[in-house]
Amino acid sequence: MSKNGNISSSVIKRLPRYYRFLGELEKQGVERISSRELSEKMKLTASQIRQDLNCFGGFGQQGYGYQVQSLREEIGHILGVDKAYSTILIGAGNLGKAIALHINFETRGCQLTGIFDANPRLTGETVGSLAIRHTDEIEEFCKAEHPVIAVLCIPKANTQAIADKLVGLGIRSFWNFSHYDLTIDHQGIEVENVHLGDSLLTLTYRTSHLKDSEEE
Amino acid sequence: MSKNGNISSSVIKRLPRYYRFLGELEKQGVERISSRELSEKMKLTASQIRQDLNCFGGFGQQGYGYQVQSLREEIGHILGVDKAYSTILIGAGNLGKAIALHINFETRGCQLTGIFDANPRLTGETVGSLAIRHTDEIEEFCKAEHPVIAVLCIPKANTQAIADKLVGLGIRSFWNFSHYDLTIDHQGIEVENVHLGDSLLTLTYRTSHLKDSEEE
DNA sequence: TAGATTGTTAATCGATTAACAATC
DNA sequence: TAGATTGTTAATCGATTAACAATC
Repeated sequence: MSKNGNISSSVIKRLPRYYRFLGELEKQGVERISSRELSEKMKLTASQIRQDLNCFGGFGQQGYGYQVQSLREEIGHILGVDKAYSTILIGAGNLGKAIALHINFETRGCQLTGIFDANPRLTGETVGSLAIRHTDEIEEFCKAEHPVIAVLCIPKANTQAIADKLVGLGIRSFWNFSHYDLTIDHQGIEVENVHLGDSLLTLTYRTSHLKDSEEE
Repeated sequence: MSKNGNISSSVIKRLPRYYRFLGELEKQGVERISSRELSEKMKLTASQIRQDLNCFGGFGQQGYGYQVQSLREEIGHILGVDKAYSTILIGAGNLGKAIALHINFETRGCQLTGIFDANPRLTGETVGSLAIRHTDEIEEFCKAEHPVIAVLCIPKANTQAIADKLVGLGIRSFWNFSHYDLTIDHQGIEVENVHLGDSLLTLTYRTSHLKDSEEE
C-alpha cells in the first residue's frame, strides 16, 4: 500500500499532526475532506498536504478528496499506533511521574511496563497502575521483559551512562527528557531528545522581539 | 552589537542549544573554541556555526576562534535570559505541577508568579513556593500583576477559550502543553505549542522502521 | 611573517509551492 | 459530460555546505 522510498524527516514530523487533525474531524463526523479544506484548518498549503500524503501512496480520490477515516487509519498504521512496544521509564521525579500519568502511551504504539528510580524511598510507590522499582532491578527486568523503548527523566549527569547500559540490555529507542543531548554511536538506535527548556527559551526570544515592544 | 536583519526561525531554534553547549564548555573551564571544534561536539558543520553566529554580529576573532564566555553571554542576551517576564501557569494537574517544579524559569528570562487551577480542591495547595489559586482569580491577578507569558497545562477543550480570554487580559505569549494546536489571530501574540504525544509518536515511527526490524 | 580561523560570498541541496494533466 | 480534486512534474524558494579572501 505504501510507496515509501525515502521519506524526508520533515514529512514524518508533520505526520502526527495530520493524525490528530483527522481524528478531530472523524469525531465531528466529517467523512470526506479535500486538501484545500484541510489546508485551511491546519494552516498549511494544499500543495504540501497532497505532496506529503503521496509519499506513502495514493490515499485520495480525484474529484472527491480524502476519506477521513481511512486516511487516518493509514497514517496511524504508518506511524505505528497499532504496535505495543514495551516501554520503561527511568526517573520517577515530578517530571517522570507526570509523563507516566499524562501521556497516553497505548494510543502511540507503546506500553508502559516498568518505572524505575534510584531513590529507594520511592520503591513500591505506585504511579498509575505501576509500582516504582529500584534501578538495580532494571537489568533483570530487561532480560525478562525485553522492553524496546526507554523514557529518560533523570539528571543530565547520569544520562549517557544509563543510556549506554540500556543499549546493552536491548533498548533500541530513547525518549530523553534530561537536559542533555543524548547521542548513541551504535547503529540502529533512535533518540528523541526533548528539551523543554529550549522550547521556553525560544518563546522568551520571540516575546522580547515582538514588533510592538522594541525596547532597546 | 547585533546585525539582526531578519533572522530565520531555523537559526533561532538552534540558539538555545548553542547556549547550552557553551555553558557546558564554560563549566569545564574552556576559554576559546573554534567553529570546527564546536561542530564536532554539536554534530553540526563548522560552516553552519559560523553562518549562524554571524547573523547577530562578529563574535569571533579570525585566526583564534570564539571566546566561550563572551559568546555565551551574547547568545544569552539575544535569547533574553536576562529578562524577567512575569509568567502564569494554568492547570495544576500532574503535568502543570511537574513543569512548575522542573523548569528553571529564571534562567530563561521568566518568573513564575502565579499558578491557577479550576478545581477548588487544589486551591491553597503549594507548588514550590507558590500557592495554587482558583481560576476565578486570574482576571484580578492579571490586572494587578500584568503577567506577559502563560503556560497552559489544561485539557484541550478549554484551551482556545482560555487563551482568548488571557489575550484580553494582556498575555502576549503562550507556552501551550494541551493536546491542541493553539492559534491566535491577534497580531503580536506568540504561541509555542508543545506536543509531547507527537514527539513520542515520531519515535514510535522510527522504532518501527529501524533498519534491522523490517517486519512486514 | 606564517598559520589559523573567521566572515562572507557562491554553489549545492532539499523542501515548499505552483501548475496542470489525469481521472474520478 | 462537466466540475472537482487528486497525483505528479516543474519552478521557486530557503537553508545548508563549500570555498576562499580577509585578518588576527
